Amino acid sequence: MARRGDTIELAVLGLLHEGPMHGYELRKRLNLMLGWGRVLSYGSLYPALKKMLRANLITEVAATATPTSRRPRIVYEVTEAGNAEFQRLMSEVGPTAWEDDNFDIRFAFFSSTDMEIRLRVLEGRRSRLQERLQRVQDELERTQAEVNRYAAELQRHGVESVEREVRWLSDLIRAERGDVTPAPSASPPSPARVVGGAGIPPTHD
Amino acid sequence: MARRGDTIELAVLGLLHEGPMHGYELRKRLNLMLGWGRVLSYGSLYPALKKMLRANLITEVAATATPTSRRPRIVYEVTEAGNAEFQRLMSEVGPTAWEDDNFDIRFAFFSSTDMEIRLRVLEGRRSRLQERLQRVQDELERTQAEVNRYAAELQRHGVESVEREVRWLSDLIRAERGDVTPAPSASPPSPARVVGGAGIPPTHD
DNA sequence: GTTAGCATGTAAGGAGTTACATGATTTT
DNA sequence: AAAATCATGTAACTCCTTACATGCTAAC
Repeated sequence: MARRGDTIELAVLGLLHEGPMHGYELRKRLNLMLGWGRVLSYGSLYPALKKMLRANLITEVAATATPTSRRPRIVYEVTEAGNAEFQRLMSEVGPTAWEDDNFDIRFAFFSSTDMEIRLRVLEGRRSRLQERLQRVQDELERTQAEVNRYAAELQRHGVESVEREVRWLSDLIRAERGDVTPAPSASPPSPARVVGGAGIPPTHD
Repeated sequence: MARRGDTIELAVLGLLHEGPMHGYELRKRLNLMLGWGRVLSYGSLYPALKKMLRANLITEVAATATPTSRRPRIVYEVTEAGNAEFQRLMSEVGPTAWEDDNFDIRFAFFSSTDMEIRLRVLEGRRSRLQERLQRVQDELERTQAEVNRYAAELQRHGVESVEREVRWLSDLIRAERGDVTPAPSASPPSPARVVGGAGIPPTHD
């Protein structure tokens, strides 16, 4: 089962899945990817890499020798076992998949999964958020008595944000469902809808 | 200095500031207040309360005896020292005040602080978010090469969310300056902005 | 030549979760 | 009578951050 701490592991496997990399770069990419919350420190990345080495999920490879410099940097690569583990973790649908942090990571690597899984994760995430919303709104109705202005404003803003998130997920789900058949002709962006990258055709990379 | 773990302490002091309460209820209110992220467990709340008791920030008081039931529940109350500490923590402007978690707590208890502090915290928070935005966008321009669709969509959504947050803060700051009660984005088209000669000199952003 | 950033690590410790343990009270 | 939920706690454990330690390389 995917415990909480497997987040780094999944992230590392996912990034290395796109090509070999050394620790320092790994950390930068990770922080860019999840940089909205806490920042990953070396103190957790390097030990995690060591652990993954021991578990045989990744291996060290010779650093690409740039003509001029041969600085000691350790480049990592996923093993076959590592790829299998990555697939396994990505295929896990269940609570752990749609918790805040885990969801982001999974989403970022969606290209490496089946649409079926994607849909299940997106829908799970949406349900989770809707539950929260419901719970908070129930609670507010019962307890609304003595909340101060600022606390109330914080609540309001929170609810609004989550509702936004739900809409985002709904758009993505619709996009996944609608793009089942690959359209050969580049579809001209028909609606003026803001969905941004709405399309997201299922690219198998 | 306010270390990370003072978050619970501040929250407890803030809630008790509004009236005595027992642990169980404290936890519920806290989770409702910050319930968007992690949920506070008894395993951290009760030890925190004990610690605060020892530090003399709170005291036990006799449970309000509901006619029918006299269930053993321990009601806490802030001491004078506790209130002093609360004021001290709330007045602390600085990085710790505008980190994600700390900001929310502080904001929720804004009613208990001066407008000057409020403005400083709001502006600090906004700067922080803008820095992040800048950093990410710089990074994206340099590294934009090989990001996959989903990772890109996640980025886009993240940026949009933070931009929203910045607008929210700007509205709040404007409201504080104009001495308007905070009801920013949700408010119907307000007739005219109150353009008072606000006492606070417009701190340049 | 010196500052800034690249690059890798370790040790100690903090903060909070999980799981365990217990029992009273209200609701169905 | 059972189930839910109120109510309080403790112990072990996990994950991660902070701070320390080291040295290379690019740019100014």
